[in-house]
Amino acid sequence: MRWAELEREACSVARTVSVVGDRWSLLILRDCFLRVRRFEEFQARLGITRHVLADRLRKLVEAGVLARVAYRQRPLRYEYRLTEKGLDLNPVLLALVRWGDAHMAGERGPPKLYEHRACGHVFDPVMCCSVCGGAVTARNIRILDGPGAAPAAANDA
Amino acid sequence: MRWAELEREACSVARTVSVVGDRWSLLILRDCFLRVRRFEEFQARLGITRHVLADRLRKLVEAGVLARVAYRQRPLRYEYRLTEKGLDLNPVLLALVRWGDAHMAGERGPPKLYEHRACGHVFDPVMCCSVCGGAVTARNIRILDGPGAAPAAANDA
DNA sequence: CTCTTGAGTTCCGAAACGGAACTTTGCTAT
DNA sequence: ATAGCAAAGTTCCGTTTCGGAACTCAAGAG
Repeated sequence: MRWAELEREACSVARTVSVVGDRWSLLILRDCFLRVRRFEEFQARLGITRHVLADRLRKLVEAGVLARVAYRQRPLRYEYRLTEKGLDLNPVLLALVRWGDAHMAGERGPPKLYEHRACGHVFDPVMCCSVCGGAVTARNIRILDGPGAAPAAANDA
Repeated sequence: MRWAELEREACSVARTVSVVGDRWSLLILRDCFLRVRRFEEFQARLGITRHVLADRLRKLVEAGVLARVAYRQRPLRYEYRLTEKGLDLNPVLLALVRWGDAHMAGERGPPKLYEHRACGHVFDPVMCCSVCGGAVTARNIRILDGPGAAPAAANDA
């Protein structure tokens, strides 16, 4: 299976992975949420090759996750900003952070803390049920076929 | 930067990405949560080459996300099961699903639905604050340096 | 004794990646 | 005026990884 085929699958994980499913895209997005916007700054912070950076930025723009906006005419220069669609990836990044903090942190503790402006406290991001607000874990979920399920079933989720 | 250097960064996203930051690992994990356990079944469902599948399973086992357990002696056969550490990746997968459902779903709707056993309802997974329980979005978070932050600061998150 | 199952390994050509140099446009300091 | 610099890429090349298909190994089944 090739990259391009992924987004055609009847699986939301596969479709999302077709956009952000490589290490560089995820790290670029991490930096976007830290307000990094410019080519040179991504390149310096990430240690990614310019070639690959240009490619990933182009793909993220095509996917509608980032927008390429001119921040200066003459000489014409562009920067990359999260769109609403991109901002919506925040839970994905938070989930990655949470797992890294819990399972891969050094002895010194988590490198970043997150404060919830609404309540003013440093918090852990927790997955909750939109209906009852209770915590959701792997063991208290049941997975059902939805309306967009594959006809005969095969690849899914 | 090479793969191996990622996990040494003072960034929980980078460390997590060093484990699950490629498309196949994420799709394998998706299937794990759907109770797929065997080599042949992964291979058939994913369309991944056997070569790469063997490599990814090995790496996920090394990372402690999956466990390789014999399910039959003579002939000796192994299957792959999520460990506690692996089950803890559930929020990552849910966040990916949620974004795919919201931004990449076909017109027929989401391919899968998730029922919260605790309340019995089909729900959307929402990121919440562990302190106040309120919803967390990109715009109501403030990011602070934590105890494990890089000394002089450079790559972070 | 041949067939089938299951979990891999091997081999090869194609694609993606890492590293470094080069390009382009206009500003800035000499 | 002119040499240097900044920013955002592009080009080139050698290495690594990937996709596809065939092969291996062990044991039970017909």
